Amino acid sequence: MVGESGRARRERRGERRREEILSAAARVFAAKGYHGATTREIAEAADVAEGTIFNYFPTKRDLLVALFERGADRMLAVALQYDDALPVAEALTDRLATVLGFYARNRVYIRAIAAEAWTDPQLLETYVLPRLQRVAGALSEFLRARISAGHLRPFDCDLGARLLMGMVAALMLPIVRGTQEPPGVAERRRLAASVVDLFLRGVAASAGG
Amino acid sequence: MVGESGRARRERRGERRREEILSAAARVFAAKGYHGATTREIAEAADVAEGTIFNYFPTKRDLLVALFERGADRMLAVALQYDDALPVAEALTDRLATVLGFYARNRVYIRAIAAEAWTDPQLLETYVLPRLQRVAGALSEFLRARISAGHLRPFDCDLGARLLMGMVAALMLPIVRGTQEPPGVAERRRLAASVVDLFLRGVAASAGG
Amino acid sequence: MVGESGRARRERRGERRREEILSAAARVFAAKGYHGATTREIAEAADVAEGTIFNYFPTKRDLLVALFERGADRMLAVALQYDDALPVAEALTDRLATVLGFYARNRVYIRAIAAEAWTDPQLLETYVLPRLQRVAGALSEFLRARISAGHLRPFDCDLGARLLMGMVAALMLPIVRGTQEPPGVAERRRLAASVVDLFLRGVAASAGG
Amino acid sequence: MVGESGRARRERRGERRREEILSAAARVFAAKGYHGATTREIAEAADVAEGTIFNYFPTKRDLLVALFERGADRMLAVALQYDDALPVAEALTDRLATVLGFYARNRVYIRAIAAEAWTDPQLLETYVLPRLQRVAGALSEFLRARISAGHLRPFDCDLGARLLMGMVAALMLPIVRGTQEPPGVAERRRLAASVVDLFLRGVAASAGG
DNA sequence: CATGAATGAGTCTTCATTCAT
DNA sequence: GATGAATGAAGACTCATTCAT
Repeated sequence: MVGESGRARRERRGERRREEILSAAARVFAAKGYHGATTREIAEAADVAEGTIFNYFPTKRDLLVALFERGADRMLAVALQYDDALPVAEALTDRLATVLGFYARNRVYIRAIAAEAWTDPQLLETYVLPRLQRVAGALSEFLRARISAGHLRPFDCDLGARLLMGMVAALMLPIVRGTQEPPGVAERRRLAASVVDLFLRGVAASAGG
Repeated sequence: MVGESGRARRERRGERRREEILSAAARVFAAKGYHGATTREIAEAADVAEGTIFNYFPTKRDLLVALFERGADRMLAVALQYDDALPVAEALTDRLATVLGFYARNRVYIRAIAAEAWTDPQLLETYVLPRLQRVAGALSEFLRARISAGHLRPFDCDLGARLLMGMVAALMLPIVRGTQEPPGVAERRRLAASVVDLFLRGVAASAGG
Repeated sequence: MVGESGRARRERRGERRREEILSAAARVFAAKGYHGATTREIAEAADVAEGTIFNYFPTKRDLLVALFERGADRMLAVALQYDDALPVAEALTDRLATVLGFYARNRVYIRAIAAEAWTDPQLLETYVLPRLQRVAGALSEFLRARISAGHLRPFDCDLGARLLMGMVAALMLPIVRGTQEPPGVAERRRLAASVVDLFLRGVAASAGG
Repeated sequence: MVGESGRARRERRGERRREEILSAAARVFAAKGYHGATTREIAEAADVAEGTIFNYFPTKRDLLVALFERGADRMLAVALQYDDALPVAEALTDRLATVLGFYARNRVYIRAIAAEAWTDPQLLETYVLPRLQRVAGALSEFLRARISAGHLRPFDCDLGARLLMGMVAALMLPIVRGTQEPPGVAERRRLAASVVDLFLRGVAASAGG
């Protein structure tokens, strides 16, 4: 029964080490930006020697890439599924509240990678744009289905999806940026509901605008 | 009696040179990010010697700061004035179309500074946040006034302003980022109108959700 | 059980490396002056990479400061103790010969730092003046005691101390500067004796002027 | 009678300009050292444009050389002539007091060039050493003559001359360095007399030491 | 001759990456 | 695998010097 011991245990320890380093990198990147962060600082934050980082990630940039990889698909899992059984308002509110929760929990990661995604076309095209398009596509699809079902009036669904995503982003910006405390679950639901309400009813006075 | 002899001419040339360098910096920052850009590249882009840059800007960072300063107040001029004489829809559409135009024309500058505004708290707090707050405040004020006038139903105007700004940002993001061509004036007006329409009427079917 | 495993050995090597760099710096400073010396030259003289210097000294100036620190207290140890049991002439000769020896052995260091001490008020005030004052004070004290004991006629001891130090400096200047070979131990003793003889007896003919 | 006007006046004006620049350079070198001084600072201190300096001195270093040249021979004029008609004590005191006066008046120049003379072998060998040797030689000669005349007991005159010069240097160091106020004429005479007194009589108690 | 903007070689310093232990 | 000292390429910035005006 020496069984898993040797190799497996070592592998798990290695995996844990890798995670520690990556999460240390996220914290340091979030605080100082990718360029402002030094591998020495990351090593200190991860409580390992500087050289150890390079046993797990060939270059500093690979830390960034790994953060993108890790984050990208987590987001998809959260942002794609709409519940077709629920009324529009609730289905949307549900999804938005969940997305807000994702942002809130991962705000450090997101802060860490956002500036680089902006600057680095390679990262943008490989990791960010495809995901955003899938998220937008799913949302657009949902809206289209609800129009067909008569739950929504006809409108440009692609544009609508983009605008909804913009609204969510606007809400999360200060939280991700760190200038505002992350909202609790109830607050998130309330925010999501407000957005959905506005999106559905508009703000015009009863009889038009 | 040569007219504006020496001094004045030289000063104007200096001013022009300063502008050339600054605009070269904007282009290089936009392309490679602040950290990715070297002073040598900027000098090449401006077609001057590396040292010349430092005759006009004490440090590389001052190039960035100058870009922020130049951009910040231009934006305010554009985003603050709402026409109280027009109907809500038109007043908003007007403003939004103008803002979209500003983004489109200044997309290179904005691309250049955005990543650093995200990363650098000093720049964020000095240049970006105050302006965003004033823009949001003016919009919020406008909405509040229109509620009082009975043109809009009562709702949380601060939130509404934020969401509107988020929608505009969502529209401009790909253009500023350079992944999409800037829209012409007609297209901008159409986009603005769509946003305003959605904002005012909502997307719900008939008169409910 | 390899004894003083890893850590200790590495620390000692680091200490040695530090010394190598510092002594290389002293040689280059002595040859070209602080400003004339480049970190590249120092690195070459120490046979390390340029960056290695900065693992041991945060800035080039810290090399200079370290040289001052190292030299300053060594000098005090040598210049302060007078033997009260000996006759004046011998006590003084002893001390002077020892000081000459110190200068001769440390001439490279002294040459390295002298110009900067002259130029840099911070270094002068922190390292040089306090030590010179202590040396002068001790010498002055010694003279005063010997006057009380009747071994010397009454005179201004502070002035006398200063003049004695000037004489010693005058002797060592060409040696420190490198335009003259350093004297051996016998020669140093002879020089010291000559200075003391002149200082005690004067040069006037017979018993007057 | 347009006489001297043209060329001569211009030449005199040029000469004056040259002097202004040189004296500005001396002040700035004295304050910051040769390397610490920039041509821009010198230009400001001389109230001319930076380029103007180079109309008078081909390189920055030539400013330094000019300072050496100007100073060197002035010193010789002062330090060489001994009055053979006076008693030893008075002849020496006279000379020393005059030299002290020279140091005091020219302390800024001397401070400016001292560090560089120390560092730069070329300057040292061309300007400083030859002059020092001539000064020492003259002093030595004077002493030798007075020994022959029976005014002084026989001793090593070269050594004696060097020691005397060391004593004078020791007195002037703090004044040249700027840490002590320059002495007035009376004080200088008193100091010179003290030095000479000590040099002639020594400090031993009446009957030996 | 005076001016001062332009020049670019030369410096110190940083930091990702390597590798001997 | 872990360590951290060594490496050296690369970058921001300085400043003596030039030269068009």
